[in-house]
Amino acid sequence: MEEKKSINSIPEPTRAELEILQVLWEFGPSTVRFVNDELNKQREVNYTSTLKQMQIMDEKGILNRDASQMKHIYAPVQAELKTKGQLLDRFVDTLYRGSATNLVMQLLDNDKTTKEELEEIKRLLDELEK
Amino acid sequence: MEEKKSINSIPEPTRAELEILQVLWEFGPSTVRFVNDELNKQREVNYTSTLKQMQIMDEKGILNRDASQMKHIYAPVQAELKTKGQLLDRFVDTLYRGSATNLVMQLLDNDKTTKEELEEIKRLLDELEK
DNA sequence: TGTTTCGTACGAAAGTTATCCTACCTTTGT
DNA sequence: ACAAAGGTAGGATAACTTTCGTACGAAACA
Repeated sequence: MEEKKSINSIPEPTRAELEILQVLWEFGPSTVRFVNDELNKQREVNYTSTLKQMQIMDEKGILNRDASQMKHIYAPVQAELKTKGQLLDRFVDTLYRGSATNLVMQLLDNDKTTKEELEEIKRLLDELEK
Repeated sequence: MEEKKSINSIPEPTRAELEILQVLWEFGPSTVRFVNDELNKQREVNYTSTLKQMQIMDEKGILNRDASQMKHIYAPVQAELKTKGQLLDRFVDTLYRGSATNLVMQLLDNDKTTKEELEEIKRLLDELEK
């Protein structure tokens, strides 16, 4: 018997794990080689480092591995939106006492948020009203 | 000579460090005893654990220590808004490709965001228009 | 004055994260 | 058939995080 996944929910991905997930979400199920090549467009990582990471993520239940071929194919267990939603929840909880409003207020103060983005956000909210 | 703070910016607080910062932001400069008592309202932590954490945070330059009295008084080096702003920036960058709009869209989808909050957010944006 | 209480300092230890070396197997091409 | 290329497996290791035991000094008080 394999003891791998806690039925309910999988652990929060670490920083390095998130990098790998981003690649898989963007390009779909992939080999270690492919993921590693993508990562190396951003920073230097050894192939076996990426391999090890993805093996661990498989053990944790963050990834699924299809080992039927020689080149194993890895895929995220959870959809992008679900995982990011969980991370966002935790972020809002710990930093903004669970108040999305507080977070948005901070965004408005934020230098990096452009006027165009604010307009876009407002438009989104108007859409939602209907 | 003490080598303590990198001139430019202090390191990102870890999870446990953030808990301590929250207490200091809420109640102002405090003793280890006080912070530890607050933490123990949420979870059990040994006094010396909290002490050690805060000493480390002082070394990292996250906290300032006033050791003029016997009971040292610790205070955050950075204001709450600045630190949280930095964390928010990083969050938006890594999860939403730097787009605040994308983050808000996710918030809208989020079960935990109430209708009342959405209204409040919209009102905020209207205010800002002027 | 001595003992109990409350504080800091120091360092050990366990757990987690991240990286990469080495070994070995499978496929491919000569 | 065999060498080269490319794959996985399985530690080893270093850095960081987190927690706490022990030692010891200062203060309060019986």
